[in-house]
Amino acid sequence: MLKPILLQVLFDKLDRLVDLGEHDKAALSALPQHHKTIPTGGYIVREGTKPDYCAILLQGYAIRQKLSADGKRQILAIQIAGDPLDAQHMFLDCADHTVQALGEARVAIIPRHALQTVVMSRPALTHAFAVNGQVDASIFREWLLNIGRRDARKRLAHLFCEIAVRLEANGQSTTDGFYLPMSQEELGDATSLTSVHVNRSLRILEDEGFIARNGRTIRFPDKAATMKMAGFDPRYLHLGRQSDAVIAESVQNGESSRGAGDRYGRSDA
Amino acid sequence: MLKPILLQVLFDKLDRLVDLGEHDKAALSALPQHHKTIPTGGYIVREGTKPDYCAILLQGYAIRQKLSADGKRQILAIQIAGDPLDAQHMFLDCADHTVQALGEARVAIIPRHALQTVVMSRPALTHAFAVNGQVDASIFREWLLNIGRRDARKRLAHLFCEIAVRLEANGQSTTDGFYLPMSQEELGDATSLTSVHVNRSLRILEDEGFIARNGRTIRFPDKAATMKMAGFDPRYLHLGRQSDAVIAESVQNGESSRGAGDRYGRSDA
DNA sequence: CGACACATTGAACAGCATCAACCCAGGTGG
DNA sequence: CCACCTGGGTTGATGCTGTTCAATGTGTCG
Repeated sequence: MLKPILLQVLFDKLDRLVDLGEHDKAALSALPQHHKTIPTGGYIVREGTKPDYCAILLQGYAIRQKLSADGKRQILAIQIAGDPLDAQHMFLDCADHTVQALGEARVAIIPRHALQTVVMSRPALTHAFAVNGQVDASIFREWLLNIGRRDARKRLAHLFCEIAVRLEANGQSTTDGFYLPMSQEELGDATSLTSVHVNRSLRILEDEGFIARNGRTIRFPDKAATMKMAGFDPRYLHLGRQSDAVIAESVQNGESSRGAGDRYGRSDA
Repeated sequence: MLKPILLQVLFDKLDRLVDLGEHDKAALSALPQHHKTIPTGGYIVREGTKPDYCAILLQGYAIRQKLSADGKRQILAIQIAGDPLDAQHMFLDCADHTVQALGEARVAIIPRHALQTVVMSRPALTHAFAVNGQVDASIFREWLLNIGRRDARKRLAHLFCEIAVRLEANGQSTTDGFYLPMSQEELGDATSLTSVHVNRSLRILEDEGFIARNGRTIRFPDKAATMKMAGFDPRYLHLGRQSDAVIAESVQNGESSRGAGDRYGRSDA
């Protein structure tokens, strides 16, 4: 299998985050790689192992997940085309969660050590992967808020908003809705709900006009309204380019605050 | 204020994760820094801002938190001495969550740009901060599982286990229990429960002999039993030293799996 | 002492889970 | 070509876990 420029979708994503030079892209493209199709449900990373390769999602979707001791599944994140699926293994010795294809997916497989060498030897790439990792962490944080503090209806709506916005940001345009190959049970595992309650909540969202469904394709009749209802604020996705060298401007001075009113700052609007 | 070797607690932590040389520590120590005491509840990072400094927690505790649109708070993480509190701002332009002192805390304040320059110019430091960031992300993932899939009793027990183990790992020994300056409402915000239910669940844990309380000091009469009950498996903390250059050994081959039985791998025991 | 923050307890309630049908579309095999 | 099977989606009835509201207890501090 030759090496097509099919990491393009990764470049698109990284380029959006930082200013990547042609040499950096060339260095990535020059890495040994092969592309592979993973069937629905196929494993890409298994918890407890240390893969010697890194996978980049080229097409389709993948999920991160963990199981509790009594076998209940929690989906931790949904990855879309362009997302590195196990960049974390450049830094961690053991996978702490599992990654599986959602629907049929296409991935690029790159030897971990080779990728690590290139990424760590090129400042722009080091930076790009660091930013990517921090954005992932920010998404985990928002999911904690979503699952911990929003009701079923808002949780689902928020999830849909996130995916729609991330797809758009990557230029995987979704003017007329987007296809999301998740069963209602999987939606439940992503939102900590049962499939039964997902079903009912989806119906309510639909009846209220916040979403429209056609099979597993989701559309927003009024996207702004849905975002508002779900408390979705895209800031946590850090979509813009993250400036590298920044001039300091704010000043730290000893704030101290407690008491009822302003105990903590505001979050999403 | 002179520059004491008081980043020692940070070195202890990073040293545990990667092999840090004396020059690396010296470079960090040489950074301009000042130390500061933050009162209970004082802000260290505010959501929506871009601080020009990075704070390292030297003593005490801090929490990360977000608020939902309707004002409900979710605590995202608990930070202990040695933890960088906003290393993420080396890579992100805008704070997506807030960090506050839990009890009185002591922090080292380092200009962000200076820290960034040193960290990015020294491979061992680059690696150390990358590992640290990935471990933080792993903890967020486990919290998603905790909040999403465990009942109140296990959630609280799991939280206590995590803090105990992390304190121990950093040599902040806790042979006889540990002090955790969180109100029951704060415990509720960390576990997505109400303070009332936290109160009742704590009593149950105590009656069952899984924990012992003395004010805000927690002890485990039988730590192994508590860990087992909570489904706590410390792997997600990635406590050991994360090897830098690793020889590849496992081989990726096209696994495909679906169907009822083995749809996904196991998580915590 | 009085104020205040927090812990504790009780009673009523609600959101979501559980259990159990039933339906529907698509694929398979006789 | 149809009978059957299977994996979802849908719906109803019922109940539990955790919430809400509210009152009372308790330790600390000015």
